[in-house]
Amino acid sequence: MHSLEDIRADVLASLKAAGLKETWQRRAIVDELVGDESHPTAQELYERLQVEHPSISFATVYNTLGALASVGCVQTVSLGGATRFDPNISAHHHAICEVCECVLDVPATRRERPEIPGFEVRLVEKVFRGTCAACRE
Amino acid sequence: MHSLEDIRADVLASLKAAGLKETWQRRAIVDELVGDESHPTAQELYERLQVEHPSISFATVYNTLGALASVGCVQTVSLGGATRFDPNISAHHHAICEVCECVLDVPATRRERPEIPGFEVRLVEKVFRGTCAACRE
DNA sequence: ATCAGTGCAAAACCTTTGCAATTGT
DNA sequence: ACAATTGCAAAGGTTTTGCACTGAT
Repeated sequence: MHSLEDIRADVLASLKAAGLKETWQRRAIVDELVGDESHPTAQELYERLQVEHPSISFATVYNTLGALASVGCVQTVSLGGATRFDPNISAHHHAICEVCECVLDVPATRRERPEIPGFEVRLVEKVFRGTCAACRE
Repeated sequence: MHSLEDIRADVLASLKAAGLKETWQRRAIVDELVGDESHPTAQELYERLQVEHPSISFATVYNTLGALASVGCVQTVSLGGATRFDPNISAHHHAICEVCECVLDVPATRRERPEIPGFEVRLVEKVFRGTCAACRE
């Protein structure tokens, strides 16, 4: 059982463990992202942060998200258009609605290790394209 | 058994069937893409075409690829970075090497219809991220 | 004190569009 | 002739970088 506070603390600890400094900007970014299921882009996150922290620059948001991703605290999601960031790092996949572009998490079920001769698979991503419940009326 | 000429003819016929005109630019683009397994971006295709057809504009390449995709003659592949185009329209997935960024086709095996409550799945895409044979040395 | 991080601004890259001239039908 | 397509050029969006200054350690 991990509360959001636990996750937040874990993320900040991971940053520290990687030799990255803890700044109030990074705390704010982590706070904004942890527990967020909307799969925001860097731009969206930046705009949301502007409300409470108008002095944070886009570059800081962008770079911090990259740092979080490289440390493994967030997943990046490339579905066309801008990269989205996902604080859910459990094994899961994504469904994207072709109407409203919303992104849903899809729990991973069976584990797959398909045979691709010579290719060493590190990660399998699945993208389900279709129409979300709301857009089906 | 489809030869490249057959495929080329099919693609041009599909364009015509969709009410799109057959121009020498489109023929050249189709010729360049059919049978290509390298998953080029619009820019890459444009540069390749420059050699034989220096007067083709990037916009024409870009728009034609979009037209081919909307007619269903090519698949678009979003793996981060620029959109790639794949003339292979059979059901298959992709493996991308995290070292050299090459993209390989992976045949689809079983059919999956995971349950996502309320979500109507049209298409499942899988991306295998890892290291290709050449990059493993 | 040191050195990574920040903010700013600009560059680079990718995608898309408007429009006048051209071309397929 | 008509309408779609082209080439150009520019705009819009996304990602990345350089650099002087700030701030965490």
